[in-house]
Amino acid sequence: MDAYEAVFTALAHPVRRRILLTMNFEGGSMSAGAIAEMFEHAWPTTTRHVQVLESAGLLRHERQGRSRVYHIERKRLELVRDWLDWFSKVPY
Amino acid sequence: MDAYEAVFTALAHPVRRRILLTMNFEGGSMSAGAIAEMFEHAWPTTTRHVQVLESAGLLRHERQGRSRVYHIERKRLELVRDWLDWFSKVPY
DNA sequence: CCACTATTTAGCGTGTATGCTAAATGTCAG
DNA sequence: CTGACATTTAGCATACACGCTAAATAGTGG
Repeated sequence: MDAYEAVFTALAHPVRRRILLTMNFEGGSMSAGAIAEMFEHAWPTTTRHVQVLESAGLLRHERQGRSRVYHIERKRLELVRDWLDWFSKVPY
Repeated sequence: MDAYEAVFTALAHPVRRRILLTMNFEGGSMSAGAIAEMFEHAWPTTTRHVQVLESAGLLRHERQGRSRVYHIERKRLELVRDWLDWFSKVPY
């Protein structure tokens, strides 16, 4: 699965977009628990969404004591912008 | 289904992204047949991909004789850029 | 070590996406 | 009007995404 594929697939689900937006708004980092609390979903459901984001390179995580802190990878989102740029360049 | 949902879902499939890129490269318009020829898929498969793009507002079509010509809606792609812009604005 | 907290992994059900083939629709050419 | 062309609609199979619950893992505090 190439990078575009992974990133666009990850962004396709509203829950995953909301995770990114909220994390960004919160400064770029949130614990797994804080992320899970945003939703009425069962925790494992959110865990999987987070994993999709992470394997797309849009998040990474770090252990802090007994909790896991996820960090947003803003650079990775640039991939989307790069893709969009093709449509601004007028073809010849 | 809101606009973001529709657009991001439409962009999630590689075939659909390729349709958009190729149409853009070709100047913004292509007949249904020309689009279908890009792929080894059966025509109806491509037809459905095109419909997903159209119902997301990323394409529109027009009849021209016995063929249908699809046009890319570049403006609609700006929605994605708008969404991405949230990540450039540093939160306070 | 035990109990508790934080979170993931495993495994299952269901609905939707995506591929196919066959049939229908619409348009033009003679 | 008829036949051929261009394309879609209908309907079916299969795979995967996404929800759930139950169990496992990892770290902390006493």
